[in-house]
Amino acid sequence: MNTVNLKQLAKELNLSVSTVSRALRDSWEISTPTKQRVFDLAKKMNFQPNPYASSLRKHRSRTIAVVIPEVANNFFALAIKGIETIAREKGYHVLIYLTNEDCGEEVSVAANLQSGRVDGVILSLSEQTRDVRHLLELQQRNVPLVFFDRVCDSIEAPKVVTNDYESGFVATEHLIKAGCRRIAHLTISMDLSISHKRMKGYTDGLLRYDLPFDEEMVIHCEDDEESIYRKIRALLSSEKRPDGIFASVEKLAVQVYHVCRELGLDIPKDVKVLGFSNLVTASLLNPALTTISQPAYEMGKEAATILFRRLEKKYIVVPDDRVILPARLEVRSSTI
Amino acid sequence: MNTVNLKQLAKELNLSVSTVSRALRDSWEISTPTKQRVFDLAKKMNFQPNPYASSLRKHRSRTIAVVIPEVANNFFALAIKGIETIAREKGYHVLIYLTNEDCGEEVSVAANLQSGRVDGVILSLSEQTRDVRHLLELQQRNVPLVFFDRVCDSIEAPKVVTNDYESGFVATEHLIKAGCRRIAHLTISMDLSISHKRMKGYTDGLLRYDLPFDEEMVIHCEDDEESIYRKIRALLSSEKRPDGIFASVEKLAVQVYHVCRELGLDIPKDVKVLGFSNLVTASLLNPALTTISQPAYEMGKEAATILFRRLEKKYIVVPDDRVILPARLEVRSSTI
DNA sequence: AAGCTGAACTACAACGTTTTCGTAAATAAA
DNA sequence: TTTATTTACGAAAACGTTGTAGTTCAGCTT
Repeated sequence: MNTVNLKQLAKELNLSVSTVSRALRDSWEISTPTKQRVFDLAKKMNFQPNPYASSLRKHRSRTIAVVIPEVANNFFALAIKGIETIAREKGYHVLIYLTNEDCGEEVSVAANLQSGRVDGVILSLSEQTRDVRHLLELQQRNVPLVFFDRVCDSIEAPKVVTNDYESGFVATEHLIKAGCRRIAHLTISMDLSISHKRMKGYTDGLLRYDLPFDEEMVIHCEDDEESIYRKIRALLSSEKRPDGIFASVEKLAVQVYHVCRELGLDIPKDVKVLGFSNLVTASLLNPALTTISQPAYEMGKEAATILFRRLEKKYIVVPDDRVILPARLEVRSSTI
Repeated sequence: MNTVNLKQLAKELNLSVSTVSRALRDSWEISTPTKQRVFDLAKKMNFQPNPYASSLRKHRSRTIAVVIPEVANNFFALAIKGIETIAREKGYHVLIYLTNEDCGEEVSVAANLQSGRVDGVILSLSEQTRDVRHLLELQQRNVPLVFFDRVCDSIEAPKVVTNDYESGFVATEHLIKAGCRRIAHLTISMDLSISHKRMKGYTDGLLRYDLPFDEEMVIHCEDDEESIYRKIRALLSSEKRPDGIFASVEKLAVQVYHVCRELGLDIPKDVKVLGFSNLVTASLLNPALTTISQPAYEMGKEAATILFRRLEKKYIVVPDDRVILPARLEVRSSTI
């Protein structure tokens, strides 16, 4: 592969390897004319220092890992963009690992990251993850960890989240004010803290407006697309059909649209729909979807900023600080 | 960071470092009982070999780079997913770099990748890229390169694309058969080979059905969202307004929807719309968008497969082979 | 003139693996 | 019995960079 190294530069310049190395790092120990000679030749030969030699020597890789459940999803895609932006600024490299919502894959990725390959990890839990020993082990190996969105409350680490409880409450309240009396809540894994919080916002919303909580109105959608579809279809075909739906993640809202279309249900007349979502096309849907949209890009940037602050040890980082960025309710025709 | 290494294992087991290394790699030179002892201790101490030491020694990093213009876009997100899937299978790691459609960033990424950091690169050109010297240099350094979607015809390297010419033709033909007589083509940078091909399909489609080609009906949208919006708005407000629109990329189709909504134009009555797109919500839009959808996931997988075939040198890879995966026309209400 | 200072460099070890080249002992072949 | 081969291991040299600890020599002090 690459073959121009310090030794070659040194030989060419009649200098020692150490001098060349130091010159390139602009050390004060090297005279200006020598530095210039070194710079010039390095440029001419297009010298790129071997990052692996450097990492080995310095015990720092200038590389971080981003571990997320999926990427074909606007939320995570924007978060990556935020992370990559900050990483680029700081001169770091970004490794990406997709768990596909599978805890087993998350475990194997975490095990692999114990090798010192990365200086830090930014992670969003997979839907299936219950046991978090693999993440604790990572911490024991002193690999700094920052969570975002799907955080793990039982681990002491910085977390970047949205105001999930409030958003759940606001969403429910909005549906109630729009006239809904029987609101279903579609949620993913109850092992995730964000699910709990959004759900608590939902139940508190009902409570606040004296609506009864009905167990049957909470649908857990943890499985494959097919069975999620069936569950939603069952819900919307039932006699006690809800008149409002609060979907805690984007894909569930999308499925609701598909089911309504198939059952000939009119949104918002028959059922009002609202969902957490970062769809760029939310306003173009038929009807336009009311969303709770999260500041995904900013969350990514924030998570990365916190991680780098820790890596560069410029500030003492509170080990458990939690940054809460507000999500926004965007009212559109699906709830009017 | 990580601190358990071969030396420690060796000392603990009263063996030499070389023996431990060999045992872990299951070498025939080591006796079975010794291997077992080594395996057991390695497992117990949760030994993870330092990847950088290994990379340095072996001149292979088991890491590839994916360089793409953006990620918040279903096409590229799915492609990444495909690439990551194959990379995982092969035990490779994936570095991600976003150029944000900026040629300068592409150049600086390419320069950085000359360091030997990666064993290979999968790349999709930025919209702005004209000069490709940075990629040629990468090849000169023997970094294997595979293009996908936005390929560079002037560089000899494997390419994974869709049948862009045919798709452009089919799209145009479909609009014509739907009754359009004045079809506009919205395109991005004319420096990209895919743009040319889609455009050629468009002009040949017009020719085939004896429709005149009108320069004014080709809108080049290479700038920021704001000015793209203005251009499309101008097009649709003009007296000689088209009755059909063929958008060569997703974001342009989305903008057309926004403009039509604002101008009170009815899709498909006033103007029919069709676009290259991988939107999951295409069928839920108002009206549902007719798309040419590319097999993004498969393209990612294919690009990765070709790259690994080359890296593992199992087969002699044709340096310039081109894999063409067909895109699909999905007819929906925006063109009926 | 001897000793000191500092500027500008060099030598060498280290980082953790892998690999090449040995070599001692055990076994097989002559 | 002697020689050849095999088995199972070890020593040491890489890989390319960086950090520590010198070294050299000019210029200065006393």
